[in-house]
Amino acid sequence: MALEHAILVSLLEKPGSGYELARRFERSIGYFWTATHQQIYRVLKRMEADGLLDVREVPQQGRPDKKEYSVATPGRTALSQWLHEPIEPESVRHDLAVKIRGAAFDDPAALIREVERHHRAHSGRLAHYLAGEQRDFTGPEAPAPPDAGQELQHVVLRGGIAYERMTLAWLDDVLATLHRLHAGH
Amino acid sequence: MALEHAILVSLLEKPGSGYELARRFERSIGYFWTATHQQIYRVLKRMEADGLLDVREVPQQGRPDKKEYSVATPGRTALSQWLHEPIEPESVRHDLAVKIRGAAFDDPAALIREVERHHRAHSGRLAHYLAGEQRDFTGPEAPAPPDAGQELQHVVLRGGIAYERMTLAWLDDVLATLHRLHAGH
DNA sequence: TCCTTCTATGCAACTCGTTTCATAGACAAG
DNA sequence: CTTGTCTATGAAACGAGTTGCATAGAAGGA
Repeated sequence: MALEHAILVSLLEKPGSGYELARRFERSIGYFWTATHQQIYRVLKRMEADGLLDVREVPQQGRPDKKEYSVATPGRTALSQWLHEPIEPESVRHDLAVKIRGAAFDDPAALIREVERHHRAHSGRLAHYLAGEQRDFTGPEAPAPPDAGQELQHVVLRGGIAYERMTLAWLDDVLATLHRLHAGH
Repeated sequence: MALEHAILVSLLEKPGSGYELARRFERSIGYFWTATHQQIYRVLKRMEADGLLDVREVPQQGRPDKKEYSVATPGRTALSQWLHEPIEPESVRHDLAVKIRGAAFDDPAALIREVERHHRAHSGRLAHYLAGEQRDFTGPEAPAPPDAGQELQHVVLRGGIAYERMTLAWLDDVLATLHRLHAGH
C-alpha cells in the first residue's frame, strides 16, 4: 500500500511523469522503496482514476510527449490520513541470512565469495549515499538554512548511511566466521 | 523464491509439520524471514508434489494428527544449487522513511508518537534477540564447543542485534530532528 | 547503415504474499 | 455450559510485485 504514498510524497516534492518517477525510484526514493516502471504506470493510472492525481499532457520536442502528474486535493488528504495512521514496524527479509544458515548443510567456504560480492555492493551504496549527502546537505553548495523538507530528507539519508555501515560491519563479522570455520575445526 | 529455501533450511535443522514451521517463523527464522501459515501450507504442498520433501502422517494423542515433513534428496540438491547461485543484495523497504519525508507536507510533530511507538517495538525485539543469544550462545547453558551450524546461527543473530541497535540509534536521530523542527524555525 | 541507448508508455501472464473464512478435537477458566 | 485458547490443516479471493513483450521516435557511435 505504501507505493501509493511514496508516489504522493514524490509528486508533492515535484510533479513529474511515470518515467521520471521510475528514475527517482532508482535514486533518492529508491533508498527506502523500490518500484519498476510497470508498477508505477499501473498505480498512477489507478490513482488518477481515483481522483488522487491530476494529469497534464506535455508535448515535447525531440522526445515523446509525456503525461505530467501532480497531486490533487484528495491526494493530499489521503496522504495526510495515512500519516496519522499507525503502521507496523517492518520485519526484515534477508536472503543472505537464509544462505548463511543453509551453509551448515553445505560447504561454508563456498559462501565466502558471495558474501564478498555483497560487501562490495554495500560499499558502493554507502559511497553513493555519502556523495549525495555531501552534494545536497553538508557540502559548500548545500542551501545554508535548510528547510523542514530538507532536514527530513537528510535524516532519512542518514538512516540509509547508518544501515549500510551496520551491514558492512556485519558482513565483516560473517566473513571472519566463515574463515574461522574454513580454517579450523 | 527464498521461502522454499528457508523451509528447506529449517527442515534440515529439524523435520516438522506446517504448524511447527509457522511457529518457527514467528521465532528464530522469523528474525530474517516472515511467513504466515497459509503460505507455508501452500508451499509445503507444492514442494512435496515436486519431490523436494517427504511426508509422514504422525498420529498424536490429545491433539490432531500432523504431517511431518522432512527434506528428500532432491530438496538437498536444490538447496545446494541455490547456495551456489549469486543473489541480488536486497533493497530496503521502509514505510517509516516514506512517512518521514511525507511529514514535510503535514505536521512533523504528529509523527513523534508514531516514531516513539516504533522505538518501543525495536527495543522489544532487541531485548528478545539478546535473551535468545544469552540462552543459546553466550550463557552458561550454551554448548561449550559450538559446531558450525551454531556458529552460523549465532552470526545471523548478531546481524539481527546489530540491525536493531542501528535502528534504535537512527530513531533517536529522527526524534531529535522532529523535536527541533517542532520547537524552532 | 545498422546497432545501441535514451525517452516514454503500456499489456499480459505469472508468482508471491495477505486476509478472511472454515473445520475440528482437547483443554482450561469463568 | 459457554467462551476462549491451543493444536492442526486448508480453501478462496484479493492485492502486490516481477518478468517478458511491444511500440516508437530521436540521437549517437561503429
